[in-house]
Amino acid sequence: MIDLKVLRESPETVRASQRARGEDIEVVDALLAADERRRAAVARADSLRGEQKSLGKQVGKARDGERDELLARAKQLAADVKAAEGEQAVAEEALVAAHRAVPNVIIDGVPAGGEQDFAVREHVGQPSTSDFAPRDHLELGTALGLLDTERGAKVSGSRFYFLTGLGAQLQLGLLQVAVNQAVAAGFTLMIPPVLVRPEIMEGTGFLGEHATEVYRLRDDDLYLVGTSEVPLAGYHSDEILDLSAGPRRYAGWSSCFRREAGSHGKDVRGIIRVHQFDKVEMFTYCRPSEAADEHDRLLGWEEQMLAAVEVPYRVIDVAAGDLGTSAARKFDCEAWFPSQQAYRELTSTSNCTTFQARRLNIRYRDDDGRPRIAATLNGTLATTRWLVAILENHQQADGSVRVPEALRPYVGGRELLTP
RNA sequence: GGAGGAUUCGCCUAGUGGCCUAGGGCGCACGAUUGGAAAUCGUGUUGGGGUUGAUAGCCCCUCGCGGGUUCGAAUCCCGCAUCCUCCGCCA
Repeated sequence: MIDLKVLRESPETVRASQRARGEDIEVVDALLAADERRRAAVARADSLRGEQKSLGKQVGKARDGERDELLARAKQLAADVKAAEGEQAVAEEALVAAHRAVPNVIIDGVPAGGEQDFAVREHVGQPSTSDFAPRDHLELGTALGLLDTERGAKVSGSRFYFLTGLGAQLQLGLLQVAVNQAVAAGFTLMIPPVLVRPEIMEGTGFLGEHATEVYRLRDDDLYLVGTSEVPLAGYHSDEILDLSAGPRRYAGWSSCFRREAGSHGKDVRGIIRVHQFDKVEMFTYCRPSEAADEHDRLLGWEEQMLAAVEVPYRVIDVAAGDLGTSAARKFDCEAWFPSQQAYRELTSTSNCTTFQARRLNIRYRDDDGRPRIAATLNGTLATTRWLVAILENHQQADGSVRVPEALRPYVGGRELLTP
């Protein structure tokens, strides 16, 4: 939810953000009106309640003669209060609905437009110019005995897979490298629950436009998380944090579950787009004033991981229309996929400013001692999809795969994976 | 799955329809006292919302959450959540 004070003071900022996202501007004025209505309703109910309160006290002290008259007035007032409170409840509900309809206000500098309108910040590394036709990760991985998608489909359906033998070891190694790096950087490692309550899923903003992406357990009223961002954001919900020592950083290790509804036919080969994968995710709580710097740091840690697996990539500043509800800015690192001759997302770091924290009621105590809404950010350190980039970029002409140095300890010291 | 108990201002606790504008203790903060400290004394100490130029003042809400009864609810009634104990079931 956006800050209503910002909205009241400069509605034009919010309208400009909506324009850049290519979204409806009407919702901004609807929100302004709903805010106005709610405040009027609250003021009315408050003053009636105040009257009722003082009258109620007089009834208690009244002598018999006055009592009946006072009681009659109090009864009328009680009815008035009830009506005013009803109106207040209606106005509040309408405000929440209007509030939810407005996505986060983008940060200055975010490129306007849709998926294609990203700005490239930098390129790192060179796509290899080998003289053989690159195999794709499925062919490589299957031949090397690292993964098995056929049996994944037999057991669980399409977009499921087994990581087998050294493939499983390679993933564990990758995630372990990410964990080690995060812990060295001061993150607290967390293994979170992957089933969460509706209000937590709602609070992180995933039940809006992404609702069809989320697995839901109807019998238990729980949701399977698509990323550990969800439980990590919920971790401090309804709390007032001490952020005086700087940002609080958590690294979440979890399996992630996504329905991938509406992506039929996209990335159906291999393990690029799957229903279940593993991930190490960074999550930061900080003061809003620190959020932009923290965003750069998260990007830096992602790039450090990408350097460790030695794949070429580019960094993009994602366009406003492709940001999602909660993010005010998002940087993606896209690795080169030789089989596709294209850059594909490996990491994504979002600055959600106070948007997510406002919904989840996550605050911190400011220098003046008053509670303020915190900022939240998240970013990817490693996922199953990274195996795709590793296999494809490090493949040799004979179908073997060179193991990046950082991962060798996790595959028995092997420099090369061979059939 | 069944039975019982609990949930009050950071912590402990008092409170069975109007005197609760929620009392006391601990902790914490500030001040007094002191050469400095301990002890002691004093003051303050949940959070949200509205009004406002204001982090002043005033007003409303907040006793786990949501309803209800009543002129009036921490207190009575109903539902829910969480925690604890015991029984059963599963491992």
